[in-house]
Amino acid sequence: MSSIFGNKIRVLREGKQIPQRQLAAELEIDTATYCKIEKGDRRAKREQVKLLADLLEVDSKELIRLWSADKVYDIIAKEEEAIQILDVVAESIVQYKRKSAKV
Amino acid sequence: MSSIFGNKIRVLREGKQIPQRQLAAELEIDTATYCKIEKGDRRAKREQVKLLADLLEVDSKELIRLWSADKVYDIIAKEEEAIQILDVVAESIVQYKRKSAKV
DNA sequence: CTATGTTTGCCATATAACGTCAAGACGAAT
DNA sequence: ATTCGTCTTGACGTTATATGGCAAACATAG
Repeated sequence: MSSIFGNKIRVLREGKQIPQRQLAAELEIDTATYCKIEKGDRRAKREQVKLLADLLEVDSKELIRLWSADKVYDIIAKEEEAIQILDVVAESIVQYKRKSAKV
Repeated sequence: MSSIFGNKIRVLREGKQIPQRQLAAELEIDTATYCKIEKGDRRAKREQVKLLADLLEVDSKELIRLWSADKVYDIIAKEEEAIQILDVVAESIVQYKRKSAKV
């Protein structure tokens, strides 16, 4: 039960020598909850991800990327054709963007 | 509110000239629910997808792929960096497979 | 042993997804 | 215009899942 996002913020936090307690306080959540987020058995809210990016001084886009990736991973990891699924998604996103571009 | 999966099964069903009512009966759900699945505002259960593949005589893997893709799409479509997220996921899946392969 | 930091299990609650019913809409046939 | 079969929609209660906090356990350093 680990997550890309959780591992990332843990590394960042440890690099900065900040205790979980402190970040938890900033996010206004219990340290237990924060701990679970790092361990990957709770998911941070989108807003909290942004906040964490600020606190840990990293690009929020990067964290959002990892955070989203975890969610996607949970869905497809159990499927045989995980990679092919990503292809389908990529294709439909491209198509969507084409439409938007035409406007 | 449309979905890749829903559109697909609708096309297949119409191709076979089967009424929703009939498929709904096979899936043991209300026609309203079935209708929503086709329209993409309810999600079929994994088991139902397999059943539908049988009934519509298509490869279940294909339907599972589309069905999963919808779920993934919902998560990342709203994100700016949708495609990059897929890259992160793909990477972590590859890594996972490497580990499995070593065993 | 104590203090600080981290982790876990459990529970109450909030949030989201589900399925059905009832009513409405649409089209074709009469 | 009415009827029939099919499809669609909204509202509602139900069920499933996710979330947050508490309290206690665990770990490590001093």
